[in-house]
Amino acid sequence: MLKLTKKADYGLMAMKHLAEHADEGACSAKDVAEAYGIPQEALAKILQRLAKVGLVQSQHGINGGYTLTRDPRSISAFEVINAIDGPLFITSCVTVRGECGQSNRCTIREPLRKVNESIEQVLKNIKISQMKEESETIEIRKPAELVTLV
Amino acid sequence: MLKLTKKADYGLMAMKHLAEHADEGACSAKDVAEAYGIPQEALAKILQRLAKVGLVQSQHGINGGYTLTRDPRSISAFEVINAIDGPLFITSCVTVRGECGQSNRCTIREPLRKVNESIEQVLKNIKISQMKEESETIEIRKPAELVTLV
DNA sequence: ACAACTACGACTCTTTAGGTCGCCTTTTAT
DNA sequence: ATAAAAGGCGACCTAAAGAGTCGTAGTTGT
Repeated sequence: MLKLTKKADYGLMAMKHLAEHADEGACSAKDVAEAYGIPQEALAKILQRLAKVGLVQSQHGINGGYTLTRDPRSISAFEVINAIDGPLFITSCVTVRGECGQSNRCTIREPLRKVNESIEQVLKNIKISQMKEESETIEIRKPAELVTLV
Repeated sequence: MLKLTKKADYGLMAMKHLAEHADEGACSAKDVAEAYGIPQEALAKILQRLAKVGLVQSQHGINGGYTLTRDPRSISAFEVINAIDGPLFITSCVTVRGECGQSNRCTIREPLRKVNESIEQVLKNIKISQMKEESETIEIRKPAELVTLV
């Protein structure tokens, strides 16, 4: 149903949390998990993935935890989602390794690929720093012109 | 991973097929299934859903099958997907019946809702008649302006 | 060196997408 | 009238992915 996984949700929440608490040093997975009612170990695994791709830095030991490695204004939602859920494809036809299973007769691949690109662009243009609860901070402009006939 | 279900894929393929063969009378589920290598019974169920919401009309008996009820230029990909997969939500936070399970402390709901609306608009602006294999027929315009800061 | 705390990775459980099967109803060609 | 061809509906099965849990290894402060 075209939805993000909970993991991606959690990841975005965690990234936002880290961005907001950057001046207070590292945040442990436990801290973040308790703040939002997320299962602690589940969140830890997500943060580990984010650490693996270099979006956050991990610190062992007492008072350890995670910190952002970059300015939250430069981190897009796409990066986070991609790190957690892997490359996203709107259609099951287009896979990582190439082609459509439907006897290569699938005729909707190309249009949907365009849609996919469009969605990626939307996600790439939303930065962690922009994610606030107030709806006014993000404005979607000219949606009607998004996809047009040539 | 933010992908459409195969059912939705199949549905779009079938709709496109019906649009292209509109002048030849009704197409049976079997015809369409064989044309693209889709399991026949699976496709039949999908076509039944499309018939239920009025996107296609069914005809029993010999030489029966399905026909589009409207001009393919007026049918959007969104309608088809919505009929098959139900309402789509990018985030698992936002459900049909309302609220976020994470103790209502989920802070990314609103920004993601905006993304969701944007995706819906993209899908609403793609019509069945536009779905051709050639990539030139659909142009994504100004993706960089999709989501902007206020 | 020890204890407290954290990250890390393997594993299990649950959900759901995807597909199959069977039986019924409707229509129509003969 | 009848048989064949098509849709209609529901139950069921399977397999994959999502979500969460448990145990282990690694750091750090004292």
